[in-house]
Amino acid sequence: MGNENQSAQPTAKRTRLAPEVRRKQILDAALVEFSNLGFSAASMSRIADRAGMSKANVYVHFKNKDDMFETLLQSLLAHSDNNWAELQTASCPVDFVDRLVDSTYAALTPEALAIMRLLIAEAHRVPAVMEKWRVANQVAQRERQAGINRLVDAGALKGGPLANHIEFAMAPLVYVAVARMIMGDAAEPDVDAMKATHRKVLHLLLDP
Amino acid sequence: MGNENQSAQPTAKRTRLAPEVRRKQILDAALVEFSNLGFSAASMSRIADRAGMSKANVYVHFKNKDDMFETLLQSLLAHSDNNWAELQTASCPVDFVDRLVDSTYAALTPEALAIMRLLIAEAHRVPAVMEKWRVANQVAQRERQAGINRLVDAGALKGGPLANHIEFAMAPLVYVAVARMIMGDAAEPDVDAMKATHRKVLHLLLDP
Amino acid sequence: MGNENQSAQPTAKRTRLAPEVRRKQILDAALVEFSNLGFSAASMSRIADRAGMSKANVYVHFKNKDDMFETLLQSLLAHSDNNWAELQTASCPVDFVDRLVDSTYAALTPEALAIMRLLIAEAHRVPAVMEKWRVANQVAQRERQAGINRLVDAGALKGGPLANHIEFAMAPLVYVAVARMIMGDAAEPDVDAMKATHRKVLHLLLDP
Amino acid sequence: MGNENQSAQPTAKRTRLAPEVRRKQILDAALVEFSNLGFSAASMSRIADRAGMSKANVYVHFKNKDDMFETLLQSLLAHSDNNWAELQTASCPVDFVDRLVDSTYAALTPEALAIMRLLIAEAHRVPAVMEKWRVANQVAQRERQAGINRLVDAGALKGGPLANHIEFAMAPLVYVAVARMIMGDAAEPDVDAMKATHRKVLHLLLDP
DNA sequence: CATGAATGAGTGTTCATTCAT
DNA sequence: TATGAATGAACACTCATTCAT
Repeated sequence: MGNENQSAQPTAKRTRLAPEVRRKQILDAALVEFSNLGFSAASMSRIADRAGMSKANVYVHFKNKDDMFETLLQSLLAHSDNNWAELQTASCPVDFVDRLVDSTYAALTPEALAIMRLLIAEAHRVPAVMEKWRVANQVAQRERQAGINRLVDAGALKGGPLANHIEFAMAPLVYVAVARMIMGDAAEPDVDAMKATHRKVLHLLLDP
Repeated sequence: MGNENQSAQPTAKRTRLAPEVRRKQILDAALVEFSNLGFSAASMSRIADRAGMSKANVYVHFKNKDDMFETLLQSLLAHSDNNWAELQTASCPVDFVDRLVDSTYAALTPEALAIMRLLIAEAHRVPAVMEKWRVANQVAQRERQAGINRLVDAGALKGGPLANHIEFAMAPLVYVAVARMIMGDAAEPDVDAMKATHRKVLHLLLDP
Repeated sequence: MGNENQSAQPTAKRTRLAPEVRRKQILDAALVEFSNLGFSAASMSRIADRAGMSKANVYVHFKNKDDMFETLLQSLLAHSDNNWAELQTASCPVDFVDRLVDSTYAALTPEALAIMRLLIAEAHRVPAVMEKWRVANQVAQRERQAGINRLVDAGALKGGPLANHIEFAMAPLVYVAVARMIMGDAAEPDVDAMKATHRKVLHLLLDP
Repeated sequence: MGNENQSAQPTAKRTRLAPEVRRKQILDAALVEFSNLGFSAASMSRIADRAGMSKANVYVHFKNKDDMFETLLQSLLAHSDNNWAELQTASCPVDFVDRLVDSTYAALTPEALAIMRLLIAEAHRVPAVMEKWRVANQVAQRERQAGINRLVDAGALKGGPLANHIEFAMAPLVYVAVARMIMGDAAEPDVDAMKATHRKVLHLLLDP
């Protein structure tokens, strides 16, 4: 829609752009291709086509397919407290659980799921990236936990095993994500039931 | 000629076997190949080699790569109350939660994880298989839930949202599985913590 | 002429032939391609075309370009007491030198030169082949030397440094070969002069 | 971007130099590349890298790869009474043969051999250059021959077919060069034998 | 049932070269 | 003069699949 790529105008040959622009174009195309098809089935030709440039130019900006994939995952994971399992512990004390549940389940968009799928399928290709992400995640988790602890101390939440391990309290999100990845729309009834129970259990164990 | 095939048996050419035997050989080989490499990176040649027969003979028994993959997943999922999320609700009343936790976490072997990964990555290729499996799973879940209900009625377990939705109660298993798929061995500390909290919460909410 | 390769009949698809036949066809094509262009500039596609088969089929019969090249050189050198520096010490005692000179210079055909050039340019790619050939050549040289020694003992040739080292006596052949490789037809006057002097010197030092 | 260039100087961008300097830099790099890899396998990118400038700048100074190669050979052959078969007929009368033999065999350095190999493999690409060189060589040969003739007239050397055709007398050098090109170090025993016989024969036929 | 031979369509990657600045 | 960005054409090689036996 907004982008005029594909095969519209056969004119305008050899448009010269800044490397960051080209890299962005390529990574955008790569995201679509990789998350649709996985690493192996993705094709450098198709990525170049989608990015609206010659295959050879792709190789000017990325050393090879692996390099491109690594860069892509790197950048996806860098901007993703939101994309995957965003347990953003917002401020307000009342309705905390409801807001938590709603926002986290809303984050499971098709795009986020596609990226999670890619991660699961191909993480082994980019161990360095994953390790970096793991460490970053650990830090984020600690911060989230600290936020929860503060709420507990303030009497806004009840203490207990769930409050002590907020990552565990949100684990059903992963179940739901995987259910959708595997079952698609057919998972929705299951997902709704899960979400309802999740809300109920969190209220039960966290509401003061 | 130029390529060396068959590493194992240099003798025994053109052994004629029953179709079911051959199909079994092929599917065994296919399981290894697909779960190691995913659908696209898997190679029919390598599968044939591993199965100890010619590529052409593979095509006598399976129409094509997709057909083979579908058949494989079909058969994997048919024998898999065990393979994936086996929440076998054994009989004994005492220590129920401990047994449940230990047996389900023990089921997350590397092989089971490889198959789960395959499922997540490639389920979209075989929607018919997945639908069938979903229905079968629904039945199995109802049975498990009925088992739990009976235990609750018998006073062996406490009622409540978790007992009413045992699938939800086991959702953290999926989190653990995914963590291992993505992080490999680096996930173990997280996994241990998860398992411990899981046990604690189940005791808290299910022990009478 | 005799072979109907190239692009004559678009019919007759999938002709199935014995592997030795195909390998022969490929090596014939490869000889032309490699000796015309050298290893790097030679193209597998063109070799396949010239051999009248698909590129993929070439790879059924040879593992890769290097394998093909090695096989080609191997087979060329195996049948080449004639091709390169054939110092066949024929039987007759009279006119020995004249026959020797004429036959060896006649062996420097354009084809033989093309192969020599290939050898010089690309020998480093196939050290194993070259070592094998070196050993075989050593044996052949000893036999030739023994033949000469017998002639000397029989009084048919005069002894001396040349008779003791017949390889050296024929070294000017290599000069002539290289001159032709570098200068082409323009080398002919030089070649004629060389040949004449060569004959003169051999008569001078070998005739009894 | 994706590719790392320039291993040496990370600084000093866009240094502007006189054309002759740049051409020299390029030809130096080209000599290494071409004599290591031959014409086809040589890469303009690598030459540019080695010359410490951009690929595009190479094309400012040379029309294309062929042009560059032609220029390179031109310049190599221009300064090469030394490089290839330098039969420098030094002045002193005594030990003439020994000096001749030693100096000419010493000239067969690995570098000289690499250039000879290049010449043999790729001479056909630059017929004009070769023709020019041939003519120049003819002149040089005549001069060498005249020098020999003077020595003969002075009684410092014996007359005869070898003295009349000094080019022929040095032909075994080419044999030795080719042997080394093909066999590498394994040629050394052969080379030593050749050199010894060569010396012996020259003494025999030239010493007065 | 079983196979070796064969292929068209594709893969990722590199090349010599040109354009815009 | 000098360069980074860009490209069409080619590269060696592999793939899933089919045919002839």
